[in-house]
Amino acid sequence: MMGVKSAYDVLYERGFIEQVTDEESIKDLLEKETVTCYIGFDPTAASLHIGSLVPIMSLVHMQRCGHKPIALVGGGTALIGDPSGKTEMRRIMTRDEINLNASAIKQQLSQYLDFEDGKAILLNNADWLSDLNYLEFLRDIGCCFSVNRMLAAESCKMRLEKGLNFIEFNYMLLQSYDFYYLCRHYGCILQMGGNDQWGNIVAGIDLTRRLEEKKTYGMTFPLLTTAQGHKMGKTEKGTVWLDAGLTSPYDYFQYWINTEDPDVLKFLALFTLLPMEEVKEAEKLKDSGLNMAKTVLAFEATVITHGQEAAVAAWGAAVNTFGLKPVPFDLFPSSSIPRSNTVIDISGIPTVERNREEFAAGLPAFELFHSVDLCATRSEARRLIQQGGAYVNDRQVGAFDEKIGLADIENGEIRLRKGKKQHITVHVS
RNA sequence: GGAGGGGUUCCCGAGUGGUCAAAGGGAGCAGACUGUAAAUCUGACGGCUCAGCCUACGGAGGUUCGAACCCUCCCCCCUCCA
Repeated sequence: MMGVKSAYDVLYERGFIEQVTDEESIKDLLEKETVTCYIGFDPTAASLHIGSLVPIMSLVHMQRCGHKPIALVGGGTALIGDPSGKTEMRRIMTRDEINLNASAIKQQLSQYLDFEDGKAILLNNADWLSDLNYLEFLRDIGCCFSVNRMLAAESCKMRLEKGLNFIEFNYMLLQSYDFYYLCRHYGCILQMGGNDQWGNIVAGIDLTRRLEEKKTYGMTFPLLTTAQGHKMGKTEKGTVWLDAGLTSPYDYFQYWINTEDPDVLKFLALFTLLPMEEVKEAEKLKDSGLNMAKTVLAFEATVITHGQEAAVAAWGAAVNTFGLKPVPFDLFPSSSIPRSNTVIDISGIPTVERNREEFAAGLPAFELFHSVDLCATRSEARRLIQQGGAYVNDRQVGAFDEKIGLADIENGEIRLRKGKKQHITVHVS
């Protein structure tokens, strides 16, 4: 029996930690005290996406280890826009847009964190930033910042080449102020974030020390890219959102199961809650055997975001269309993935509803593929069919205008496929 | 405010009066090979009522038989100077 792991150990062994400001002290604190920590989330969209999952999971681990996470929705800072790590300024958003997004994101975060009884806190920095008085802010806060140092910051450099305007340049002060505010009012002493936030975090620590004479800490996470060098959470279809309405659980599952080989272990550690001992076991898998680890990764990740039921449905759909091998009981024993393929729920396959009349006269295949959203345009559908990538009930479509009619309906449905991976079932009633 | 440089299809980036839906690369799509991986190779890659037509080269006008390319005005970005 090994000793109880501290939050630091957990985060460290799972690959969350890129940099920390004072390793020894942080380790110590996380072992001995209940630490209040915070991470900011930008409400620049109505949903968070996979890119925010590392921070979210870090808070989950903090909470599981008995610490108190603050999830801060940046309703105020989003009005400004963080220049860190970006090559150009982003669109200035309206207050209404941001408020709308902020409340959606609040909702979403409760999926991962337990906000009951103050075990975690959800805040919006618009609540205190909106009321700041410019002159006072400049005098009290602005004086603590050295422009020389800000310009030297790595996060600034990229923008210095392309241009950086004053509004964005101010972002660091606001984020620093957040940290100070949270420290003062909520006893928050640790700020975490992606590694591109290092500059902002360190600035916040400095500010808090000056204003509160309190020592605070910072921790950053690696900025993940896939082994291919792609940003996490971006695919052909665009961003992989955490919202089921934006990215279906099935697509979410598919995103994870398509993980590249070299990323599997890393992702299991970061994006599932499986014990590390089990994750390490997966090292022994190789070649196609890795696919089982990918299945478990996809399943567990989907459970965390969409719940067990949706995960089972997505898994069932995958089993049905790709013939997954069952995962043996001794592999990832902690996983709740179904271990047998005998009873599968295939409700996870994306479907669309259609009326029988539409098929009475026969519908040209390219129109069907387009109307069902498998192809963005009719031209694309023609191209797809002409290149032999379109299938109706597993039969390759020969001509782009081949008529799909009543004869193609099997058990009340028509199965459409684009290439190898994209399936849609048309329910005809 | 002054001087200069620039805005091209999803992105980067060539083109500088017709043969330009616009080179090249990347991304994404399909095919082959595979393990729903990677790498590699092949093909297509603005839209449509698809051998034709329509829309596109920051915006609005103009010159011309004809403009992404020339002229005018406007907008935006960058650099240097103030």
